[in-house]
Amino acid sequence: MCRGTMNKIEPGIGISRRYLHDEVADRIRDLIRSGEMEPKARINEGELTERFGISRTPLREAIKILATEGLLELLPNRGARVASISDTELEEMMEVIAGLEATAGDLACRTITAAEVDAIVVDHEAMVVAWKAGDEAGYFSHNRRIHEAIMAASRNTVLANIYESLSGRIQRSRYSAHQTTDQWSRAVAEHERMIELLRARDGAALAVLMREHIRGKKSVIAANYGTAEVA
Amino acid sequence: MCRGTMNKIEPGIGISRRYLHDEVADRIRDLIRSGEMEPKARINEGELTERFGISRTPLREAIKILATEGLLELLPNRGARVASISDTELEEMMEVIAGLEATAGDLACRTITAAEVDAIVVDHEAMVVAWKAGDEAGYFSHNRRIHEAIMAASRNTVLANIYESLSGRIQRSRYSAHQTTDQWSRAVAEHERMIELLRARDGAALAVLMREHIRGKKSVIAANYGTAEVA
DNA sequence: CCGCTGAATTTTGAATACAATTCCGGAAAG
DNA sequence: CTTTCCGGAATTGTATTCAAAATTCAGCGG
Repeated sequence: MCRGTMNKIEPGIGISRRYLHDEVADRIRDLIRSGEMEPKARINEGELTERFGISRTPLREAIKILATEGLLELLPNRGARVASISDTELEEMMEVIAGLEATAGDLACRTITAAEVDAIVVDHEAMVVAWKAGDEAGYFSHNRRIHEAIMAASRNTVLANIYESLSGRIQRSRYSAHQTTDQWSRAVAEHERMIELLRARDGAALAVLMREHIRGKKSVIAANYGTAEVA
Repeated sequence: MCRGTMNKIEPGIGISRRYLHDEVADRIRDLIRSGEMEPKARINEGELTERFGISRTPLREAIKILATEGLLELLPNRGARVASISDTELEEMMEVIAGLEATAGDLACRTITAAEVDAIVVDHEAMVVAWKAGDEAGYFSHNRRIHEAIMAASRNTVLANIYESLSGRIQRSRYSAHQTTDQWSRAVAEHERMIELLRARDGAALAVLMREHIRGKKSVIAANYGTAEVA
């Protein structure tokens, strides 16, 4: 059998995987994000244990973890399947994400540095350029970086973790990613106002703006979350 | 109320067949909340399996779930222990909770009914009475009900679940629960303003107020969460 | 007295074994 | 032809076993 337990601490190579179930959970996350396992797909333990070359114990632990994260759902005596997100649940998640980003904006105003604001400005301008060039991937990439920069500037790891977990639950290919010129010009204007408010350190106003900003481009952001994982 | 990972029962089937690991997770949650297992306390698998009369497999699955929720932390090759919350992490959690409540307030303005607002008014008045009578438990109970009512009025289960999970991570007996008269009168005034804004359906303003309201009584709320579990 | 060493014991991580439920296919009845 | 009911196979839930790491503690030397 493939009993060769290999996961010793390998010097120089990334993070030493302490638990088999963590590694398995990561791999299943990738399978879901890459689309190889689609929503509603049943998890077959035998298939995955053979694929990963492990026993059922760590696999089942990984399943429990992913179910707690909301990526899988458990069916009593019938195993688990990839969680599917209903339209209403997606709406709810987007509202929560909007709230988390609003909170991040509010907090970021407390301690963000001028250099960080400048970096956001750079990304914003690059985003505009990408849009004008029709470079959709570049547009989303820079847009994403802006929002991540604000999240990072909040200096709140609890917030960032919840945000990342929620973002990760949004599957890819759920919404098409195109936005109208109206949506785009509004988004750009809002970004510019965000930068102003960051400079002015007006957390309360920024929070309100962020919430509205996310609401204004729900579908676009949903698509962005879905595809950004690959990059 | 012990809420575990809620596995939905298929419609039509009357008997809810629970998972052993869910039951175990609930019991460990209770042990932590009741204070029987204090932060930093190590989890001894042999001890708990004997106590619960089960094998190590479901126990270990429960441990993974609780670790994912943030209630336990895993120590490689050394098992798990009850997670302890540092001061900075508690600060971070309270900011996130403030943001979640702000979001709830914003959303509640969309669909809250007059009857729900009236119920909040009733609780608010009872809360004032309890305070004047020196009934601290009653005060916290009604205060809590008000915030839960707003959360429920948000009609957002994703939001409510995250809120509940975060609240649940705040241990008891971490802060003393007394607040000064100044804090109290301010809280009452804020509650009254909250009711006004709910009636006016002014979500944006309510969000700002909620965030400030929670910030203004961080320690009190932390204590409230900690003790409310018993009731 | 102290700390160090190393073997015995305990405890954890992972694999395997066993038990119970569900799934699936075919035969029989309507 | 459809439905229902059985029985075996497959899959899941739980217990047990095996292996590796950590902990304990007696013996040793400084």
